Amino acid sequence: MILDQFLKEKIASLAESVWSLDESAKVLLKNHLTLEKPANKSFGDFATNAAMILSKNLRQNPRVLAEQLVEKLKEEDCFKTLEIAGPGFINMRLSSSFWDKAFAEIFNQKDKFGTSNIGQNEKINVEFLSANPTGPLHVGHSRGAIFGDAVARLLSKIGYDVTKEYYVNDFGKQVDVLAESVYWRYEELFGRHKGESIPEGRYPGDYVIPVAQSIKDLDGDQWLDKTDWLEYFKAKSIEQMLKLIQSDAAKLGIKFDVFTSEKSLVEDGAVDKAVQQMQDMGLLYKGILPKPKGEETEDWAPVEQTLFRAKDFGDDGDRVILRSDGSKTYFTSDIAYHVNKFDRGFHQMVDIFGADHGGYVKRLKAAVKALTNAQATLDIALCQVVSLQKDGKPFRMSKRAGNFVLVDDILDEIDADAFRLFMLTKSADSQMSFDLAKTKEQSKDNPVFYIQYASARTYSVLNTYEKIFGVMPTEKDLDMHLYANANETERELIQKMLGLTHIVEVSAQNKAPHLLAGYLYEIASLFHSIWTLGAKGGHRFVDANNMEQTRKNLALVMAVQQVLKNGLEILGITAKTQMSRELPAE
RNA sequence: GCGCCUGUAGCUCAGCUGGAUAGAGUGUCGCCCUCCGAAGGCGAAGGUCGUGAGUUCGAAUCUCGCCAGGCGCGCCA
Repeated sequence: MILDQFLKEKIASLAESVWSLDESAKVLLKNHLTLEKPANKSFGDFATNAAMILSKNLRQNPRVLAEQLVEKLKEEDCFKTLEIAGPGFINMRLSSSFWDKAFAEIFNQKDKFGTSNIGQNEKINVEFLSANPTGPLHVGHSRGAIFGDAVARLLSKIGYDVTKEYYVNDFGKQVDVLAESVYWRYEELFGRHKGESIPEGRYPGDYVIPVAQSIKDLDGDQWLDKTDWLEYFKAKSIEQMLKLIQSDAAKLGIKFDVFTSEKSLVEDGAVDKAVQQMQDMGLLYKGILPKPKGEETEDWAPVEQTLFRAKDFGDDGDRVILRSDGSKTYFTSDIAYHVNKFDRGFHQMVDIFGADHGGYVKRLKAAVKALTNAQATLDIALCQVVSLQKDGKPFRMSKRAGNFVLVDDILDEIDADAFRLFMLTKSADSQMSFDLAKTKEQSKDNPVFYIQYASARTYSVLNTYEKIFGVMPTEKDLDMHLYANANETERELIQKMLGLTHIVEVSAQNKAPHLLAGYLYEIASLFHSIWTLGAKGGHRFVDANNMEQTRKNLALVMAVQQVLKNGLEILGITAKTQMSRELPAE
């Protein structure tokens, strides 16, 4: 049973019967009915707007309608009090026994608590990260990577059959540059380029050197003074870069189900096939693009090319599919790639892009719509940039310059779980700044540890129990009928914990893991509050002289533990059972 | 010029897709450790929700116009 849903359905069905609603009113009710926690606790556990949204449709004063509905609701035994307030809100308080029953669900479902089946096991493809295989991951990649992974986890928790996918851009010019850089380093290993630094335009980073070394180890000097090394070096370099990226991703807790190579799509003819398909569907024509607005471009020339009618499908303009010389663009293979996903049975796709690719969104959506006859939906979420700072000063990243900060470097300083949580605490739409120095602090300035601390404290209670009684408490030692005697904060905590499923759904559907992160923070906060009561009024979780209360307290503690664990797990974070004992450096 | 994103407390950000008195953290100022971990808790102060209209019982939230910042507007990937 999902609490919110249960009550909402109950209210909706009673409303329908009491007012014998017509179809349009039912739709109105379905779309706008809310069940929410009132801002002011004294109003009750929940409030609904049912009477207000229907007042226009039924041509009746909302307060009168509310009275009629309340009469009907009174017949249900789950409500303790029902009141009409303000313009027509119905405030309700649920009976303690109903809360207890709902609370017990946490223990019935355990690790599954928080999941639902909105997705109905439908296949959905989440593509993210997809960094060019030309170097290790840096901070700039990490936000999208962590965000994408969290979105994928969220979707699977609400019942989708999720595939996490990485698109490997192993076909463009940048991998040529990579191979050239490796070759230069390879020559260097044989004593060439003495006193020179790597030429402008190549990748200067040190990560290139081990690749060159491995080729030297394997093949010796056989590629020196040759001309046909490019393809071989490319293949070797990409292979090793992908390994590097995968290992970096793994350190962030990210594992992909599928890697799809752009090169292989081209070589298998998938791209040609997609072009042919577009041709057959009448989506292409020969034409000349207008001169681009905005910045002056010098190399623009009015040449005739093969264009896709993207404008007919919601894009701002038509897009090049084949250049005047017949070669394909990056967009062309990306279209083929999305058709490929569709052919693999994904009718729902999610792409996670960096904000700098925002201009690409419309054309890709247009292409998917056109080529699948609107059978597939493509949802693209943008991640805003992380501006990196160090001690408050901006820190520029440039892959070409080689002075970027690697994920690896960061993980030397900060725990991967903490890094993930930090990235997920803020909305993907916000341009966040990431201060290395500050994140390193791990002091109370850093909110990341707050949730983990709450988790650790729940384990600490159980350890205390063990110290006193010699065994860890099990479910038999718990009393789940605690609502009636609970204090205000405890009731708030119980109510909030039961909202996990709802939050997970909302976070998943909005692709907003930060909502879940914020929720967990609130759970932690309430628990910390209760914890500290012990210092004031003698509130002890474990009290050998009051076993009746202890059994209730343990139920609460273990529920908190379960909720934090489940919630953190969705964000890809392991709940801590104990904090490290290192004190923060002064 | 056009498109997307953002603008909420001194600072960093939430605000559950229209609800009642707008919230946290941090910073400032007070309290609370003979105590299951004080990496914590309690309280005070701090707001014309960028701005002007509109939609309605009701707007930080939806619509439109301005203002400011970020990103993008090739046949690059």
